Amino acid sequence: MPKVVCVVGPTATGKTKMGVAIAKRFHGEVVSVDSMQIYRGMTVGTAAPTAEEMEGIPHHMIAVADPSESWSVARYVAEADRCVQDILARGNLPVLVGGTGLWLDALIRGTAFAEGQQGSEIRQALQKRMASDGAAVLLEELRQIDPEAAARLHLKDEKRIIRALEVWQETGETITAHDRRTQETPPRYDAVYIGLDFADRQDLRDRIDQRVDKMVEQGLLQEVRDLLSAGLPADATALQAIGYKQFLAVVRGEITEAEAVEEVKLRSRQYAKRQLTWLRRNQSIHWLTWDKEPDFPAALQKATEILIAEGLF
RNA sequence: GCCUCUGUAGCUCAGUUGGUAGAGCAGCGGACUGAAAAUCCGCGUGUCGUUGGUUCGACUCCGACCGGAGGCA
Repeated sequence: MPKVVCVVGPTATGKTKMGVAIAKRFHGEVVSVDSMQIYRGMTVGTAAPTAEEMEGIPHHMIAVADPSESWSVARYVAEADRCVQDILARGNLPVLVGGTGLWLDALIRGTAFAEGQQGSEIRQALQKRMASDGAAVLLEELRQIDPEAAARLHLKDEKRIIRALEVWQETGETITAHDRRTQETPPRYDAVYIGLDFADRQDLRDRIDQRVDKMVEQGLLQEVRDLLSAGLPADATALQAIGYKQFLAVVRGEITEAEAVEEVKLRSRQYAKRQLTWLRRNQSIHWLTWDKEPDFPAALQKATEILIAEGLF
């Protein structure tokens, strides 16, 4: 099983920098695992690496999608896996860097997702029924075909109720059976995880605040304006990104810029918390924790030792 | 200086005729298999400004004091 390195952690902990440093040291190429950095024209608000920050290391899966098309995990895994395969074929080390937990896990495991498309007839029909008949009816319907899924889904979790019914209608297999089957297939890659985090949650929060202020200075508002003037529909997935969503409201005159900044900081730290929840269940992450001020050289030294101990060179 | 209003969770506030308190937001924890920076679930964290008094019992009633807002001088 090919070895890959994964640099994970909540937002604003220095994953980008660490990824580049590891790639330099181990002859690697970076594959971004970020559900928003895939879209073009969203550099500032997603803190996507600039050319200088890349330091000559090839980066993949950044700015590869048009913001008006909405990508999904499945689409990402398909495209990103091709990148990983190419890197391996070149004899280089894939360094997967990013904060989108589901996408990373799916890429490592090679998850085969069941059929289903955003905007498909089946999904749209289900969404309509959700609106007209209500979640209780659909959940009961799901109970008839897949009692296990119905039992674990909450009545309010409409998105997943729809998806479960969709998988059944698309494939004739229940989502429970599908998930079980895919879980049994062995992972595609042997991943070595380096995790970055602050020892004190407050320090992470401060770092996030600083970063948001910086994004605003660097022109987040203008970036949103550019996206809109390029004809991006306001309901695009890309505009669900933290920062973009709030500054869209500023452009529309619904909130002030100061309000937007506070909201972006709030959403960002809540996002960071969810990222940590996701990562916590992965017991094989080698965590490097920052004190108030990150000591990057020391962390890189440690990361290097860990990776060598894991058999990389 | 006088008058009125006000002080309850980190914040904004609710609290019925006295029986030691609860919402929203924040925060914390969790879930997550084609929207995942999305979506969803769970948890109240409190010398009820302080201090006397009335009462079996006070966040609730009375006094004084302290802080805040407004009004009259």
